[in-house]
Amino acid sequence: MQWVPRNIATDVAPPNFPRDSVVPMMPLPIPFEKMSVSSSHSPKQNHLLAALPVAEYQRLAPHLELVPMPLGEALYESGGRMQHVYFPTTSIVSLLYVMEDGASTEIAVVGNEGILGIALFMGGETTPSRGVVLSAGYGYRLKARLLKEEFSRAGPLFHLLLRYTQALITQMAQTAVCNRHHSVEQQLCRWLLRSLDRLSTHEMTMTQELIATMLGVRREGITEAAGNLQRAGLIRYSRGHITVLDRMRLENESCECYAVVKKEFNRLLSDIPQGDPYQSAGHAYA
Amino acid sequence: MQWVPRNIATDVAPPNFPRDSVVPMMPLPIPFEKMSVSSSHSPKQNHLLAALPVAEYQRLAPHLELVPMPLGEALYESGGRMQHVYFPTTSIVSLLYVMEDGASTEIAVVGNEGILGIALFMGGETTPSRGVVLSAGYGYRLKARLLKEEFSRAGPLFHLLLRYTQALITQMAQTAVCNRHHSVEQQLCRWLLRSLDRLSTHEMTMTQELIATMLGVRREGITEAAGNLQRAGLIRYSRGHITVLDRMRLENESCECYAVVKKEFNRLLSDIPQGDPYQSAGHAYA
DNA sequence: CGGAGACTGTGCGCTATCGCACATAGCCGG
DNA sequence: CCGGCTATGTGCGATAGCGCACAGTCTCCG
Repeated sequence: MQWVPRNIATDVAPPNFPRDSVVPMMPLPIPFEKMSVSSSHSPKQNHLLAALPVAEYQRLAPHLELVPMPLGEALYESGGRMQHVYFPTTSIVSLLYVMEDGASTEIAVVGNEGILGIALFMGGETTPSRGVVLSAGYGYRLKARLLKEEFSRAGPLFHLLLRYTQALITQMAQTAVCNRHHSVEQQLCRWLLRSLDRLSTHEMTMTQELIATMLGVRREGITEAAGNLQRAGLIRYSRGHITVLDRMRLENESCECYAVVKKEFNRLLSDIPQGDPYQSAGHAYA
Repeated sequence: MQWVPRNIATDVAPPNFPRDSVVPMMPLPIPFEKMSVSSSHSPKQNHLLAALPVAEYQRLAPHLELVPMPLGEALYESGGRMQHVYFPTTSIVSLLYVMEDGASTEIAVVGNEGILGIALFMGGETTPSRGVVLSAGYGYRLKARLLKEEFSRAGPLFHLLLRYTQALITQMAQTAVCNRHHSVEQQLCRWLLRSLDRLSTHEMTMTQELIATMLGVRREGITEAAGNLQRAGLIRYSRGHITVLDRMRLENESCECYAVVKKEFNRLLSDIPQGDPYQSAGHAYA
């Protein structure tokens, strides 16, 4: 059974991929209305926006539109033209490739450290992947035209976006490596850590089925791997809620891929003022 | 046994990766002196350079330096600072990621359709991968400073490079997908086709050992897959020489990944004058 | 508060790939 | 033309992950 996103974004141009008609819709596991809403929002919760100098930020700020991003929403479809770029703040978005036969693989993940819609400023306009909300939350969006304008000024945002893109490339490359060489359990660790880095809590709301889709493996494979981690006391989970208990050991169990990508993100985006887009590692929770 | 590049490029900054000391050197299967040398060279054999308008081309041309690229040469090391970017003309270069334990995976491939050294203009300066010559030939190099200058003019080269980068991203993403879901034989087909597209002949010089390293699988796995293809009459091979006999059937045996990437390259780089960076598909050789 | 559906657990045979060991065969240099 | 090395072929047990089937169990909605 494929896990497939809702497509409620009016933002999305009509997808011209036949595979879309093949896959069934899935109801939202968590209704949007029940999402926890933090009292205040600010574009600065996104690290790219926060890293902008005052002038640039103020130029963009009036046009940033706060949007809720419910679990499963497709921000864009494979080959679909985007009208906006998205800067997640409390949400996490997965770049998912879905094959002709319905099998899928996550290519990369974007949270509050990044931006969705690189293709707009890279010049291709579209990409052959889907952007699906993996963890419900909020983000800000900006009209494509405005982003391109700001990008073409070749100012701070320009440089920031290029560097971010390079970091994203590293993430994708490492995904390829990881898919080739590492066990499901190692990959699960990497995946959990990567998600954790983009959340403010140690708990996340995602079913094993969902994780399996993202990693492109069987659901049962996740059940087994997650079971091992739980028995070992690294995580606790129950019906779609995963709590990381011992981050340090999780990092030890993970393959090198996590650390490589993390290091590269830090290197490339270290000029981001409020610091590291990632929590410092090695902190264990009892 | 790992296949590992020679590192004769004076271009490469001292690598700081311990793994480098672990892996043994391999003698060049084909001595550089014996490489077939086509009578004339021109930077325009590289599609990116050829796509430049006259003004830009003439600005760069005096600084383009023809360099031989022998099999196994490392144009850059993981984390190493590059002094040049490379525009392959008759060579093919592999972006290879080598893990701590020595296992490796090819992330992407660059031939006469592209450029090596994206990190220079993306702003990161380095990347955690190696650039290794996969198929001996020639290319032109350009000093990093000059490329950056031209890039910062935000002219045609700028746009071309960004689009090319997006195409490269697609290639990497598809590599991740392919590594997850497709059989060694399918991947071999994809790999052969991709190499073929970057050569002017139907024959290539690469051992099964080499291919195995690139795909990140066992050498025996390639032996078996290649044996199947040979028995089926799709290819012929012997001691490091592979001839593609029936391209069309090879495309049929390949997974969708090849076509997806090819299509995306065409879409993104179709403004390249001398046409398609790829041969038209579906042509069978008896 | 009870049923439906979503989520998780488990078992079993199957296949692709791995890791290793060793046999053969083509090529090259002396 | 004869070693020696490189490239390729092959066999075999081990294993990770797949596909399928089905059994619990928790939650939420009516």
